[in-house]
Amino acid sequence: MKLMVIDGNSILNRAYYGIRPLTTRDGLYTHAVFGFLTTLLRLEGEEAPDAVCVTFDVHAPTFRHKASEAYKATRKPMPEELRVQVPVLKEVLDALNIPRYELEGWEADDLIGTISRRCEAAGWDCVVVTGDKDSLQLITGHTMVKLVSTRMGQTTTKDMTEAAFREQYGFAPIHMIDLKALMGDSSDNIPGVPGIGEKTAMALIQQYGSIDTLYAKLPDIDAKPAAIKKLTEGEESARTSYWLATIVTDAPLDFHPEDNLVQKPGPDAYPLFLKLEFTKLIEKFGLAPGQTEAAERPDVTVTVEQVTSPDQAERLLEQWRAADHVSLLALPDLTGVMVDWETGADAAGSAELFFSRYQGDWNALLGALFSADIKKVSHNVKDLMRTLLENGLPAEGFIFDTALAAYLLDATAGSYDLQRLFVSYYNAELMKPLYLEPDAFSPLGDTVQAETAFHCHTSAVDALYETQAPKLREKQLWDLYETAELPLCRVLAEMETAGCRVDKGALVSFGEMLSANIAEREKAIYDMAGEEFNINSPKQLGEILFGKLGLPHGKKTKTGWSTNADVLEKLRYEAPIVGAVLEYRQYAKLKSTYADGLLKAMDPDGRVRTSFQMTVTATGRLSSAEPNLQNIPTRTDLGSEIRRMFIPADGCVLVDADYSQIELRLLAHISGDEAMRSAFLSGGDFHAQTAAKVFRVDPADVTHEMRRRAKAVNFGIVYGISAFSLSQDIGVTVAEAKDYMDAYFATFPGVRRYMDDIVERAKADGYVETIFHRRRDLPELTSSNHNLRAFGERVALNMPIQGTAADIMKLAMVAVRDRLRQELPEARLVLQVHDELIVECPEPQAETAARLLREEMENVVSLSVPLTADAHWGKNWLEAKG
DNA sequence: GGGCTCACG
DNA sequence: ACGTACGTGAGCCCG
Repeated sequence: MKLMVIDGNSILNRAYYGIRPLTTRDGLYTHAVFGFLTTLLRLEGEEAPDAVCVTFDVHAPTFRHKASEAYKATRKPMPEELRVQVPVLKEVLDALNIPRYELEGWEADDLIGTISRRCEAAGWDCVVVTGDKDSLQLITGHTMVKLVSTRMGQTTTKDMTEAAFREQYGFAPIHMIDLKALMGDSSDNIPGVPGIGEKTAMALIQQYGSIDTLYAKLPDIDAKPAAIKKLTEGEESARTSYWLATIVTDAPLDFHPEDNLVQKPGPDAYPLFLKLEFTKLIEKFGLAPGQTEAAERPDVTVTVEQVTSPDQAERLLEQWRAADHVSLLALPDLTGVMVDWETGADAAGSAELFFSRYQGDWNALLGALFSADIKKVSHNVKDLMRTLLENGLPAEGFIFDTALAAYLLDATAGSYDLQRLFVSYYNAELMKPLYLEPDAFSPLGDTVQAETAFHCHTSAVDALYETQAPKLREKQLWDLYETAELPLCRVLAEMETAGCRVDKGALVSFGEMLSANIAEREKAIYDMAGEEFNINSPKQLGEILFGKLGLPHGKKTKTGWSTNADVLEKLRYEAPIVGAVLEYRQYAKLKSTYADGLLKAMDPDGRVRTSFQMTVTATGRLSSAEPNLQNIPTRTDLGSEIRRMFIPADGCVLVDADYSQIELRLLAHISGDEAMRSAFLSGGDFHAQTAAKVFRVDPADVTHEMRRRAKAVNFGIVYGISAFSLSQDIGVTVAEAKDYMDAYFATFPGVRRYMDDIVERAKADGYVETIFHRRRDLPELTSSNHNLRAFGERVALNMPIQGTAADIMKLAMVAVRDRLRQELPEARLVLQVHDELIVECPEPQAETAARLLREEMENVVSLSVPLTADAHWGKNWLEAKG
């Protein structure tokens, strides 16, 4: 039999420093616990122990503290973000039915020592898991130590058996104590012998075995006179250190190996993992819903009426029209819908509609259900609307989206699936509905489908609606919700459905041209390298450039030397291979991501349809995926050729309108800086004006380089710049960059004031918000980790600006869409790229559409500086950029 | 699946 | 002492 005992504090600590911080939507730090569990899984896999337990230190003085003055002054306190995770880990272990041990007055080491000896006494083997080398003294023929270390974010373990220890140290494990008695341990404040370091101590123990033998033979030992002197003077310290370093193996712990046999996780594990957002671990730990006791679950038992006849449907439709609202979920292919509603005080119902069972006109039923006269609450409304529109159905009457509401209430939660929202809002697991009338379902395929699809019951949607609506009002988010987010669902659904036409032939031949260039560069690179290798592998490329060819390397990454464009650009003239690699990369990127990528994403009708994600970004922006149409190249001539492949339908043009410097205008508005405001009020080239002021020259004398640098400072300010990063960006010294920033703040003192104020306010409030009250929580600001805190401060500066721009664009989109419908019904929005909107319309309407876009975009909000938009049109996206 | 690189605003 | 700009998504490599 084999027992694995884990040093809880040690492994948690290692996980904490090894993993990027991570919080749940409630701001609870969880990454150390996550790392601990990952390690646990791996070790269980490696060792397959029969029993597992975990020990913890107790926050109380131990017998060592009481006996030694020096020992009292040990260890710095745990960082706050780690400390809060200790109780979380304990809760998780309890839920997983993994026993844990702690004992006041004893350190985890002593408990581990005791446990290992009890195991041996019972004839068991013991595996000690820790990062602490102290434990090596416990190694015997039956006790092995797995030393865990975290280097560069990688957790590795080393199996220290008796043989492995002897090989590495050259003496028996128990003499680890003697070694520490001599060399001490600064992390534990074990003094050792002053002046004796690791090398001397090792040599002495290897030769004499123990400090007893060593001191018995003093002064006639084989060592330098100075060392002998130190040893003589330090004997008392050595003896004390020996005692401090000795792990107790008979602590008064109630422990029996057989009590720790591996058990199945308890019923609390699944909901707890959901709450902690450890979804990736749920399967690995073999957790599943339904392990919760029935009594503990919230009541989601409903009476389900299955709708089969048109008469029945008509009766229900009447009830739904009369209801305040219905809550609804639909299968992605619209073959089934579940509807929940309340008609009066008590009367409520739930109905499942299935295409396969409905004996009337299914499309007519859906048409009635999705008309404006039935007020609907749902989850991910935009996606449902897209499906409806694609099927030629109405998509009206949606009054609430629980996913969108959850996003507005916490934009950094990461995921908004119904199941998890339910857990985090109600701290209770959402069960699949219990059917009171089981006979209503015959065991057909669609019943199984229903159970899966409606696993998250519509009652959860309704519950969330009731909870979220008041919260939105409380946080002043209702207005944004009602005027921007919810109406935007329809706008985006229409845009996604419309898609954007792509010139297939042009894309194919562009791809062929790229292929030829790639092959050419590839051959040249192999020639210059003197061998073939995978140019796409940064590792192999680094080995060639910095190893074989001996080029000077720049910054390093976690895995090796960086080979990114910044680094290579500096080496361009060191060796011709570098330029070839840079060109290869450019062509390869265009080919794989854009030429091939867009062709793959093309629908049979020659259009690409992206999915605009509404609940992804922390700032309120949209994102675009599958394919991403918000990162189509524009910065290089070759790349922007891709934009030439985005074309309008026959007889149409693309009209492109973009906000001019919206973020800087918002900085001027929000900070109220007079100089910046007047620069925008006067019109003209803002970056050039900034350059004139910062470099104190006449506006006429601003050079191209001065303007470039001023522009970089302008952007940097919006991101919460540091002098170092600015210097990197514009290629000047840090001192020069600092001068620029000082001059900038002298020019725009209000901006400096804003930066100070917003950080201070964010620290007081724990969040920042846009002028429309979109909010981002900032738990990072209270971190004891300097880098994390600095990150929080930069976010505090940036989010109100980027977020307000996003709010404005969303409002503009709703306004543009409504006016287009009224005035230019043949025109339609097709793309949004953060500060840019693209409309497809019949050619003769181009000018009207451009004017409409500008008017709506510029007038959607009134600021203390003008908000301007430029609009152009053409026969492809590149031309339309003007 | 995470890391690197690179495309966009 | 330490690391170094905000927000995204996709393709590729590698363990």
